[in-house]
Amino acid sequence: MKKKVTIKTISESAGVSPSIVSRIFSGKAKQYRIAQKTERKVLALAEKLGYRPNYFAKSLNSTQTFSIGLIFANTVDSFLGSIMEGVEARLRDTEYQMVVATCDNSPELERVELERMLYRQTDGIIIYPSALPLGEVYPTAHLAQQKAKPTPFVVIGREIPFESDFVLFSDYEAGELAARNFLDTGCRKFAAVTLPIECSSNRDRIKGFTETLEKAGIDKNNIVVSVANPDNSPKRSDLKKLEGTDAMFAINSSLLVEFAHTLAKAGVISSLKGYAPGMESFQHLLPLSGTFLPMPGREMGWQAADILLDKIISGNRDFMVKRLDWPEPVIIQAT
Amino acid sequence: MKKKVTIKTISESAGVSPSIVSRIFSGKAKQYRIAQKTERKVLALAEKLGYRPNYFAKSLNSTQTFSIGLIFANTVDSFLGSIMEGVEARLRDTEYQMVVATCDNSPELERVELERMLYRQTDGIIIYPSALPLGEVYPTAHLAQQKAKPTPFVVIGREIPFESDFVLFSDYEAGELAARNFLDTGCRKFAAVTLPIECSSNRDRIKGFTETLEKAGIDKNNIVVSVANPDNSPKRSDLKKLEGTDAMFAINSSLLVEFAHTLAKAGVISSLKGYAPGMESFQHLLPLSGTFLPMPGREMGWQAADILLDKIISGNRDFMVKRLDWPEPVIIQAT
DNA sequence: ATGAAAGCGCTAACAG
DNA sequence: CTGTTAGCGCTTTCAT
Repeated sequence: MKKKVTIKTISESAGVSPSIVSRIFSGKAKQYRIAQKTERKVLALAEKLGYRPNYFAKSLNSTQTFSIGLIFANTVDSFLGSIMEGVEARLRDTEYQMVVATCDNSPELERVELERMLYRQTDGIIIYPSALPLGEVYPTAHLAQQKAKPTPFVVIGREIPFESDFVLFSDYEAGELAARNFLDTGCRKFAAVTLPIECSSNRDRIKGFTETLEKAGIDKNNIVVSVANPDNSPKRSDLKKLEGTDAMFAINSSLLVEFAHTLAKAGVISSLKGYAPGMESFQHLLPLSGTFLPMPGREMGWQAADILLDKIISGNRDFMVKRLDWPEPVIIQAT
Repeated sequence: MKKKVTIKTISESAGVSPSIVSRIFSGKAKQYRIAQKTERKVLALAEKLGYRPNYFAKSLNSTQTFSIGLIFANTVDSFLGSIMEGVEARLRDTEYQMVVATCDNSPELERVELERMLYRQTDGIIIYPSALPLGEVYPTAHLAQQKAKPTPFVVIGREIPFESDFVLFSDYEAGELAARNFLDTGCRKFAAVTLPIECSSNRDRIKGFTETLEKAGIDKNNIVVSVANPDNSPKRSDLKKLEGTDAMFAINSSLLVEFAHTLAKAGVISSLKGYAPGMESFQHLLPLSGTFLPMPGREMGWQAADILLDKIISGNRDFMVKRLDWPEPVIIQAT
């Protein structure tokens, strides 16, 4: 039932003024040329009494809250988790904390969570924006802030039509790489598999793939783009079109695995080369040959946090777009 | 470049005192019998001027911060993500926010993050505690708080030797169920597979399995407990011991899949019944028959948050332990 | 039903 | 090198 110990408690029992204590604890001892012995005395006393500066009092007049917000479009899975990990890694050894929220791919909920964070005055926000059903357009109105000193934010993982900082994966290049690889190894009939979800990463991956093939003079009839059902399974009506495919690029690894299996079982394909961003736990156990591009989630998170901190600290207003490549590709041979 | 609008701004342009405005915004209008028309006037004005009460000023003298902390032992994956989702679901429509941190299975880091949250005065904390290498004991000193009104916390997922609230999975029962099922279907040689990680969930699952078998009179020679390598692969030296196994329980689904495959490929087993908590994306594609018990992560998170809120609001000091079962088991037939 | 005033714990001029 | 004095924006007696 000890009383709470504040700056005043310390200042009194040290026989100095509160300002001295405040200065010491805000790391301004040097700047104010505080006597070494005074500082030591205060520090010792604080330690002894178990003093902890009050976070709220501090933030109240400094308008720095040392918390940054993360808003994720959906439930955190291992990709989003790795982004979080990267952010946290960058934040270690700073005073910063992460406040996180998810918004179930709803721009409206996204807005609500954003508002909430602005209200709580997070110093900056990282946002992995909602993806919508095919055809719908991501609204950006909620991202505009009319304040003189707007809260900086960084968009991660998905490009949106709004001027901002971005940390993205090399989506287009991933598709391009897949196409090149297929072309180099003599494949003839190509499939690109995606999901019925509107977002830049899906779009750009597929685009990188198909454009590269087309530039190489592949006949459009030999490039099939298939949009899967939401549960990753192929649409029945696409089965025939996919017949004889010998090279398949998918927007992510689980989709690739699912497709390859289903098509093989249906007898629509025999052997197949696969290519996809992402990694699944058991791909090495599966009867599938393919190349997987691990997603640099951790690095993306780190970079996003780094940009954010820079903006917060330096007040820098320029926007930057950073595209990160995959680490070493992982090649799986059919067993 | 609008000036910030505070209680004072409102009170002035409404021609009332700041206290009135404060009362209205703290939902104490009734209690103070504030005139309907005054309230309406203030509310209208606030709306018009875009007033938002200042979170820090509020928390400064109320000691309620409306944030709850989550500390996870490791990088958030889909299980931990589902816990987060559950917590968030419970918190929706409250004022509460989540602050999250991970601690890389290090009790020391765990302590640091905990302290940080206490410093920031989160109203409550949910902690998924660190698991240690086999043989080490989880230290609990950092969890003790000597304050008069300690910050309530709930431990989730893993039991630790500390008096507290717990929200756990029915670990023992999962092992027991597997054993029963194997016995009922006439299996003869049993394996229990675990990881070299010290935590209650692993321990209890295995215990539930082996104890049930022993009680049923199974000879100990027919119950092999195998501790995998940290990368999920079987120890070379365990291969012979596992020869002829026809029923395998593993502490989680990915371990089961990995073991089943490796053993089958090594020719150590032929057909096998498997049982494990968890779900993997491709188990239905794998040549494996087994029963999987989906983890109730979301429900666990929800319950933990619910208990926490109750403690925060009611000040209730009793401890409770909640064990949650798996939802409907998922049965996979070899293809 | 409303107001005045004291403070929550800390910071930031402005004096010395 | 140190102290004094105002606040930050809100809540909360205590009056009226």
